[in-house]
Amino acid sequence: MQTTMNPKITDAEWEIMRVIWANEPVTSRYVSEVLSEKMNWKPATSKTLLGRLVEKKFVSTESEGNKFLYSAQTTEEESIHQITETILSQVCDKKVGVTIASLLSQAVLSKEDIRLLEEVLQAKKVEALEEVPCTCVPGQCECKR
Amino acid sequence: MQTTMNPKITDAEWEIMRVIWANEPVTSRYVSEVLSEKMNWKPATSKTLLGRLVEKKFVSTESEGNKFLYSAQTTEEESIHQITETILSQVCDKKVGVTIASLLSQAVLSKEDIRLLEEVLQAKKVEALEEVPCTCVPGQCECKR
DNA sequence: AAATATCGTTTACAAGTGTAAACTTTAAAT
DNA sequence: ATTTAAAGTTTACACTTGTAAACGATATTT
Repeated sequence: MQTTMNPKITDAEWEIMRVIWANEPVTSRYVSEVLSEKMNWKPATSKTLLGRLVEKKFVSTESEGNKFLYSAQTTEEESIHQITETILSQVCDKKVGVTIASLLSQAVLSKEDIRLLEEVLQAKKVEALEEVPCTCVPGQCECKR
Repeated sequence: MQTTMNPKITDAEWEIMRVIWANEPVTSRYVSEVLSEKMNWKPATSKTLLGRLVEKKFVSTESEGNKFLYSAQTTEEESIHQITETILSQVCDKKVGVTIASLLSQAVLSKEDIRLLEEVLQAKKVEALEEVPCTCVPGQCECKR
């Protein structure tokens, strides 16, 4: 809306970012090749998206001679954190637990993943509350009733 | 794009859905009141959004005399499932574990939540793989290298 | 040097979103 | 019965997103 809005990585842009994250720094040609395969995008599409990502400052360029090399200005972790944060902000704080539980059940995990998760969970235990307070506006969850 | 595209609940629409889920069935007036508070929306905005949700079949109406009562056609759980699924599809399968771990660390949880999570995790253990196979297109993750 | 391929930039354009005013019909208040 | 208020519907409008062609500047090939 305003001038000072923090932009988001859109779905299509996310496809581009993944190629960058995995191969940084990359040429537009490489990005283009990977995604013409997966997404059936014409080179022009990858170019547009790359351009937008540069505008949004999620990607930077360094000119290598006459061409460009593209690099990410955010890590994949940070970006994933962004989206997960968005999700968590969309449900009542009280429901965050079950939400993660549902996410968990739908995931395919390795033994190593489980180990990691158990560890994190163990750490969480220390700071676990008796009850998570609801911070919803009245009318947007069942808590206040 | 086409006629047979499954629509998504947008951010603004999500605000509406939460009010519906929490108070089903509701009048547009009630929705409007809740969100004029939280979002500073004019009644017209809530009306438009409600209309779009009905179009998209996420909300149904039953006329109560002359006015309408709005009800959800999807549960909150299903809808949350949708978004989480989207997230998981945006990272390499191998990274789903760490992604959830990160989500977990950023959450505020209750002891009861932890208990539930531990339980789910325990169940997951049974079907845990030695290694999660990567299904990414070459070029979109670091696995193939 | 001329022809051609390539890269980045500009322009395009329909559909989706956020936000809301205007209008129409119907109900409630006087 | 009129006036007024409220609910739903239509129209609006700028910005974003997905998808790409057209164009201009280089670089590469012949």
